[in-house]
Amino acid sequence: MRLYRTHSCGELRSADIGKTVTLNGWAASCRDHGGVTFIDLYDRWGITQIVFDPEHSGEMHQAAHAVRSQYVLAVQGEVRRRPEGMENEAIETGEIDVYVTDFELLNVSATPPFDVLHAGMIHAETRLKHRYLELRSPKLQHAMVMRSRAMQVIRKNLCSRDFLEIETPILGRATPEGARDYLVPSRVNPGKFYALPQSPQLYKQSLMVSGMERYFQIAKCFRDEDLRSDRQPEFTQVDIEMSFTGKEGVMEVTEGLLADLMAEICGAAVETPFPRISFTDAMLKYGSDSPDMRYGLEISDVTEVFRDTKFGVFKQAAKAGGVIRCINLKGYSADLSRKDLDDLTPLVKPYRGKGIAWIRMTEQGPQSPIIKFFTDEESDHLYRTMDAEAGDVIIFAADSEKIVSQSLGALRAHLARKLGLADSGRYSFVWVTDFPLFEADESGRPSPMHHPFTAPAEQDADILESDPLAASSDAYDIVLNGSEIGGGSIRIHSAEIQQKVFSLLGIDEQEAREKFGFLLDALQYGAPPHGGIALGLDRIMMVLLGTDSIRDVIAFPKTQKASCLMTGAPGHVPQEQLDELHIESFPPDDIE
RNA sequence: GGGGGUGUAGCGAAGCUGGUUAUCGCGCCGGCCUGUCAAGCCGGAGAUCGCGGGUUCAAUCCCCGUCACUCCCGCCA
Repeated sequence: MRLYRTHSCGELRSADIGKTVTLNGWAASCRDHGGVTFIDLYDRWGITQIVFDPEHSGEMHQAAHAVRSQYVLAVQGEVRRRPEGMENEAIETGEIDVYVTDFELLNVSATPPFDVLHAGMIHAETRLKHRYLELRSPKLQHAMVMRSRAMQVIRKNLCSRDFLEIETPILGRATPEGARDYLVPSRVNPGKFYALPQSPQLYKQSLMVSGMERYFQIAKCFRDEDLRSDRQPEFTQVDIEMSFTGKEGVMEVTEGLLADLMAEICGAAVETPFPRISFTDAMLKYGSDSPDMRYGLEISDVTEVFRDTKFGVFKQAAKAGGVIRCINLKGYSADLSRKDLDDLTPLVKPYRGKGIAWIRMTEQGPQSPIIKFFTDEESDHLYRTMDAEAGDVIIFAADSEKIVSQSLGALRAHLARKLGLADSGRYSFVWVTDFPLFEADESGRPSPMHHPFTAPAEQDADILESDPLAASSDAYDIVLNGSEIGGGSIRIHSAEIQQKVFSLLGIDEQEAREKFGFLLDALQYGAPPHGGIALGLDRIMMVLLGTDSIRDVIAFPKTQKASCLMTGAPGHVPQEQLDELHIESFPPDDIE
């Protein structure tokens, strides 16, 4: 290589006219007019039109004929003002072009499998196989730039508050609770395995015992669970832990960090403190533990209105201990056709909802397939409760509380999308608080809602043993535009209480000793009160970049089957490698 | 583990109540062209219709299975 860049492809303006510059980059489109040839040269910073003129560029012009899309070029030339009327407003450098005087073909390119600059609508399979090319696209380059900036802001913000960035091991120990672990066999310890961390939880608590006081880490975490559009098997958490603080302290730090992030990354001013809602209220009013607060459409419980109704569906639900809830779409009657309403039914099926009912309020009175089953008193009571008037549509679900809640939560989100209620330029944070400490698993036994190190709320310390399922915790989730972007809690710092919680969870003393002995020990050596939070960096970036797929914010994401189409991971390994690790492998085909 | 969607040339799509040369656009290759800007004009190549099996005189199309990608439920302390 002879010609090294003096400028990027994104920075030349009319002020640079007359300068001799050198650009490096990739050829986008090549427009060969036989005489003059135009090539759009781009790099990470932008795109500049370079011109090969037979008179100006001499034999360089011949070489330009051979240039194809994605060839790698270095060009030297003169910055010239474009002829009158030939400016291109679509690009930032559109006032000028570079007249080539020297040229170096740095590399050729095979014909790309897709248009790199417009890689939007290509099947994921093709894009992921050639991820190195897709990453050349403006969309992903932008995502990587923003992600990098976000990480800088996070580091700067937390370091300025005296947090220490401390790395914790990737090779750890399998834990009995939580998600499935990714395991790593130990060569020098035959038959034993490390586990990749689901989060650095136990390390960061240990660091608090160590007196680090304020810790953070931008940590890779691993969970071997099925993927979703917002879930990858390996993902990144902004992991934070603080000593001598309570819920308020952690929330304050988090709010400061997120507000800073919003200001620096998208120039949005976010007000702090963030609003809060209890878990119970969130489930009741929004049918979700991660409510999108950018719009209303609150859910109302009308079970009591129909306690003695003759309408079969409602009657059954109420009788079976379920609930009847509804949403009033105030003034949206005209925006929802009969078909739109009918199309809502399939949306509740995944949650085992049997269907929905609706009432359309019109000037001529209510219209609905179910209204004939209501008494006048029920109708009146309902309309009063729901403040229903002409132009409204009320949508009902009746079933068990869980089904109704999930169904209406999903409908609420769907309708908001359909009616365009969620302002994409708004960043609406909300804390979800007052979680139960435990939830009952299938067999009715307590299982941690958050994780087994979460402290019970102070006022519930005494009911911990008598009525564990009624105890609430000092846990909190942070939600941004309906996306759960983080969660944390105040931790148990007493060995005695930690032991008690383990036993409530059915982890006997011996197992607790074996798996968490170090934690129980550490808690005995002057563990300070402490708590923290983990923020999902990938999800934050999704919201900031307005994308629906977590793959758009990760350089090398996995497919839904957790494989990497570019590298072929996971792959087979030679038998010798397995032998060395004392591993026998039984793929399904070999199982009798 | 379950349910939905997709798979046709390098890419994006059409075709299909089953009919013999599978269509279009982009890209690619060749030619022409001195101001285009995801240039234009002319010509050309390129497809085991994801894979396997079945039904049929005949399958891209119907049936069964399977693989890949994707969305959702379960799962994700």
